[in-house]
Amino acid sequence: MSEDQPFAMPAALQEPKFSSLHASAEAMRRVCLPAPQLQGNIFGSFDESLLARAEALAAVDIAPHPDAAFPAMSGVPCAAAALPLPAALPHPLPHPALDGGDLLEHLSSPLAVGGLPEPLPPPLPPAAPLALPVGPPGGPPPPAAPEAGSDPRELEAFAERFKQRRVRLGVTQADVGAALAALQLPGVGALSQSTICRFESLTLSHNNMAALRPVLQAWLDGAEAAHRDRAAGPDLLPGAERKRKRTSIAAPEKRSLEAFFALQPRPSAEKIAAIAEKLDLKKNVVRVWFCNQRQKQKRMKYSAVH
DNA sequence: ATGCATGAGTA
DNA sequence: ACTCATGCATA
Repeated sequence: MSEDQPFAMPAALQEPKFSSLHASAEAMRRVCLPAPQLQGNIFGSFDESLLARAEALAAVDIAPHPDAAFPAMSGVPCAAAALPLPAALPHPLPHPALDGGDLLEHLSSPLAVGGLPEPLPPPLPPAAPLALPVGPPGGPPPPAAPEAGSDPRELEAFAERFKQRRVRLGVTQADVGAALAALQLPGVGALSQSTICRFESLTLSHNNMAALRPVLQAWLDGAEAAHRDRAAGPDLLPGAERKRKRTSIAAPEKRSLEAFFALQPRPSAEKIAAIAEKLDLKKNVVRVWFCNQRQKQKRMKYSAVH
């Protein structure tokens, strides 16, 4: 009820400079996206098959295996889970009717039998999900981006330097976020600890990193100057407003979702609804989960070759 | 440090 | 309804 945000538009990122960047990125993605999905279900039992398989997968996972001596990636909560190897087909399928049914059987079989010690069979290279600058024969494609704000290398280096110096100043991530508002840069309000943390750990999109860099650079500059001058310190008062609740998805359900995601990163609304019912989750929860998964795949870290 | 969520902008 | 930037709540 009392959810008022002092910064409705906290974006220096929304300025024309970045807007064009966003536009370019989205345009490219659109071009690269061949088709949302294929609707080649011949019998109509596609959904049920998929759902059943994923459920089976999840069930197997929680079922006690007498021979299960390899917990494998059970100790990896999400780092590995965030990289489910999307285009990992066991073998090439010459059929244009690539349906989830088939894919699923191929994929879920090895997994579902899952007691098998190796959930990660082939040394799959980190293939780009979607983004090939190469154009069709006969038509030279336009240059991807005229000016990248800064290349990944530079951003990565800065992020590390930033963290190092921030710590040296004895300032927390939350402090930095709050201090940003004091800078009074045009369109730049405060940021949360989360965002500062993600910047430092490169768990943001490239564009996001590039947009935040000058802002954080500015803060660092001022902070170090202030440190030299021993100027008066700012003030931070811990708020006392906490309410929102976070729904947590249970492990089995999460495994099912991950299984679905590996097959269909962008399920239709109907499919989402079906999944939600099968897993006994709210449709919106499922939808948001898929959105967040997609975002994770687009982060700088791990998303590309180093 | 990260999971689930919101909201603006866009298609 | 999606993407993208961002945040509250929490492990």
